[in-house]
Amino acid sequence: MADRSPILPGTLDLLVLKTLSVGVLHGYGIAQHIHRLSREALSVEEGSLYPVLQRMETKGWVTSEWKQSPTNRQARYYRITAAGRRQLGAEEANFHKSVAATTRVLRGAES
Amino acid sequence: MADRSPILPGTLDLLVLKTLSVGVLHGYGIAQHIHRLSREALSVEEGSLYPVLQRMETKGWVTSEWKQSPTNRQARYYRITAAGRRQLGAEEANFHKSVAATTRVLRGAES
DNA sequence: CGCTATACCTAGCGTCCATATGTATAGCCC
DNA sequence: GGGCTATACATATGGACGCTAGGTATAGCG
Repeated sequence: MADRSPILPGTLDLLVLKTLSVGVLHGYGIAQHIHRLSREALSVEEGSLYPVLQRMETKGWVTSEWKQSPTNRQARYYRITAAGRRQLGAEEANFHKSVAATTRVLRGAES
Repeated sequence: MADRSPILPGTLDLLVLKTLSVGVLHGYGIAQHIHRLSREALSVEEGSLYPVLQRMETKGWVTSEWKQSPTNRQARYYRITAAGRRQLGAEEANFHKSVAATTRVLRGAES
């Protein structure tokens, strides 16, 4: 039953950091951004997103601040840090490298 | 160690099935094939490989048979089944779709 | 006043892969 | 014949990760 395609395991940090590299957003907005940019292919579940945002704050990759949202509700806005940008760069490079390697196997280079 | 880059989580089944779609191989040979085709970028650990082969046999995606290897040792050779090929097709399509979606987010289509 | 969309949070669970370890044999070199 | 490496299989343990399922709360709308 696993064939609804959620995000690729291991790429959630990457997607979130990339989203925050564009601007300051709250959690709900991050999920929407990823959903929209992926043309509805990727859905970030809230039960995955909020814990990951907390982990990233603990690691110093993002900072957060409560603010009023455009819809007049309190929301926690996240901002990426310098360390977060370094992490983003490393994860992005690694992702492309791993995808390329996997693709080589799938193409069956030899034969 | 020089190429310390694990496989993308969730792609191990896919890599193994793809490898077996080319021919009958034993576990050790599967790991070597993936390592070589990926140009040493991907290393399949034995502690990951053997359990996954057992799981795939339980699911009916592969069958196995003890045989003599070219080096005169007993080895368990794996053969992909029709169900395994269907699974391979589904996982391969899903992988490409997910990578494309993730790449769209990373390219940051909007500003 | 109920409904929907927005917004955040946590507990619990299953899946997945790596680490570490153990077993065993073939072939080679000295 | 003793040691070494490569080949070959197996499991136990543990951590990381993301999803399911639930809960809380408010703004805006009809």
